Amino acid sequence: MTKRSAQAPPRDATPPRTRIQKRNRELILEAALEVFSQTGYRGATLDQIAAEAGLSKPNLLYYYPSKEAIHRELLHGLLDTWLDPLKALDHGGEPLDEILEYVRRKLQLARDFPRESRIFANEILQGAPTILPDLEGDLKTLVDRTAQTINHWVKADRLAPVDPVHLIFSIWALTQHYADFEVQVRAVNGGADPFPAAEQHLETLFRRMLSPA
Amino acid sequence: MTKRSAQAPPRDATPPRTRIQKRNRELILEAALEVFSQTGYRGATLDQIAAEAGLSKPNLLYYYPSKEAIHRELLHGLLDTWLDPLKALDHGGEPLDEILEYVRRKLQLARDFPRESRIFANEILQGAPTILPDLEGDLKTLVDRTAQTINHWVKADRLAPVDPVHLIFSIWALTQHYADFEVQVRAVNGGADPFPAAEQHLETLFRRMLSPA
DNA sequence: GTCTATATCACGATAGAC
DNA sequence: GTCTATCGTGATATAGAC
Repeated sequence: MTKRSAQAPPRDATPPRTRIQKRNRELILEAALEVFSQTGYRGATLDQIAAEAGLSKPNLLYYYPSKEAIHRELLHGLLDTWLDPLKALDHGGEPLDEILEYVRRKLQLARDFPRESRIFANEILQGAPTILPDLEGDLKTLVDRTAQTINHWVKADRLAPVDPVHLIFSIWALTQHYADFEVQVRAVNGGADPFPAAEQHLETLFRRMLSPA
Repeated sequence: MTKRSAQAPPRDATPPRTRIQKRNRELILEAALEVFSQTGYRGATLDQIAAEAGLSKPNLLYYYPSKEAIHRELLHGLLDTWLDPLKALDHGGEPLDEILEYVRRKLQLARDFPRESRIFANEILQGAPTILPDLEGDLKTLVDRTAQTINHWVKADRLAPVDPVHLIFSIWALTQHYADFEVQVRAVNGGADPFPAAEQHLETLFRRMLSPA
């Protein structure tokens, strides 16, 4: 494979029909999540995924037509979960509370689903060959909508002046850092669990940054 | 290759003797930087690196004994450059200015050397198989020292109370995000250059967060 | 020092029996 | 649906001529 983006027929697997199919597809996706998140798309092998899923390699390829198909379905399934917290932001709520709650949810995701976070990080790092259209589409739409809300809050003096899009970038960066760079965080932290202090730290940070004058 | 960490003799290349050797080694490292940063360690091939360096593949392997040796030397060479801004922090300076200057330098690195940032991100994401010792050693030492200074600043009321280590994490996360997740940033940003606004945004953020009461 | 040619092997994917 | 066996490709690394 020279370029993942320049390929002929990106055909997904057919939808599951029986319960066994459903179960095995789930087993495969769970195994793929584990393996892809550790070594990235290129580093992962079908052998590893098959072993992790408790299936033989050909059997795995009976359920999904190719390695790329597994990866694609995994990413798209994850995208929703990943964007949910932003969708849950209540545009009619109390501004600072809404944002702090969003930060809290994102940090929880980083703590509870680090593998998901790392798969995304890997995908973006390589230039998002699979989900770039989703980033330019759904994600951009969602961010633009949220940015409008934040701008309204600022204009109504309910939030300190801030660039709304870069505020969202900041929330992503600060929370996902604890999942994606966990090894570094723990190395510097002496191996201790960083999340309790991180939660406190981020709440302080955003409070000071965003409390209206 | 199943595990990069479980290998027998990690022997580096011999030091360069002639000017030609020096020049070719530099060519190779520059090419490796380009290729590794795009597709990660596993995704990169010696063919690509050789082509990028303008050398034949066997010739490339005359200068470095293996793909891993190239990667290792590249990472270690980068580590210094990457930590310099933190070392440059003046413990006797004006606290807020010093930190803002550090943020500015890190953001400049993200803008001017995104390939270096992405190679690090890739390495950490995969569990830092090559540079974990450096993280637990030099990096931790440097962070601990800086944290002490920040704590002194806080105790002298020259800086708002803050968890010093998580402050450093925050600076890393917020600046490197613009290099490592550039594709996502640009997708959401409509393709525009995010750096001018980012610089303004981060200065505001850290000013509000850290200005003493 | 640099090249052509090639050994060797791992990986993705397929064939075909059951 | 699941397995064993295997094909074809592409990648790292080496041999050996020049």
